[in-house]
Amino acid sequence: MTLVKENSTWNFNKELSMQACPVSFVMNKIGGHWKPIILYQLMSGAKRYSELKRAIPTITEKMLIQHLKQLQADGLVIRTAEPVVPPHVIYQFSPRGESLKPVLNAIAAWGYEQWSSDGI
Amino acid sequence: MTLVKENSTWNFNKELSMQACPVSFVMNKIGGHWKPIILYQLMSGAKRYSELKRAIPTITEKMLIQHLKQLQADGLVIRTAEPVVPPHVIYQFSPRGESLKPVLNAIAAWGYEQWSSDGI
DNA sequence: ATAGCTGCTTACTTAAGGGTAAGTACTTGT
DNA sequence: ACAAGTACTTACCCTTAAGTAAGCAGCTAT
Repeated sequence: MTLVKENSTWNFNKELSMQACPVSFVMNKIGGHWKPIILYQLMSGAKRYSELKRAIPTITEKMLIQHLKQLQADGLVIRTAEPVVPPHVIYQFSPRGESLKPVLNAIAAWGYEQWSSDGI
Repeated sequence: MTLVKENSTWNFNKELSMQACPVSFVMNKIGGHWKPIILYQLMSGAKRYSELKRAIPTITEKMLIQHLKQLQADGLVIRTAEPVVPPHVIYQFSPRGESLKPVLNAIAAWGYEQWSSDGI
């Protein structure tokens, strides 16, 4: 995983923000370019790695696996691997991830509204 | 403002995502490192530039003004300047920004919940 | 007259995130 | 023997976001 300089100003600010602003805290878990897209896909149910890849054609394998791992580390998704060949791995929301669904739906609903009311 | 290469892969993907995923669309408006923090401050009412600066001690003026401008451009905040010396400029939610409040509250609520249930 | 307040702007540097492309392990189908 | 499928991993580079530091305009209080 990308290594991060422990004492960079940026890291310091990030920590501070996460402690001071609950919205920042959440953005750190579900924000960024790819996480919303992955989470959105998982909202319709468990998916295997290759399904996600196909569902999000523009994502690279590196990004997909990197963010899945992060979501796992944050306790939002669960990875289940069946020891068969070829491998069969599924990703799905954990209970904590499930509790995010209403939030994601609220976000998406606002997005749809704005989107239709002013074009892209 | 920062100029952006029109045809970069990243830009292309970003456009695609915003069209395909409503959550991404919203993240592009309110995500990133500083926007959530600024929006959170504005939720408690109109603030002048210097108040925001003091309320968010670790933000640089460059970041503050840059994101305020972006939020303005996205129609989420309104800037009002009184032509006095020293200048007096206030920033507040537009009606569209107001409509975001429930969403931000939902996000914050989830954040608080998670935060208390597993430490930072 | 000089420092201070306010709300910015600019030029430059660094750090983080993302993209490209290749490789790995292990088995089934041909 | 070799291609194909699955789920990754790795090394390297480029783009974008953020940080640093300085300056400006215009008035006011010392």
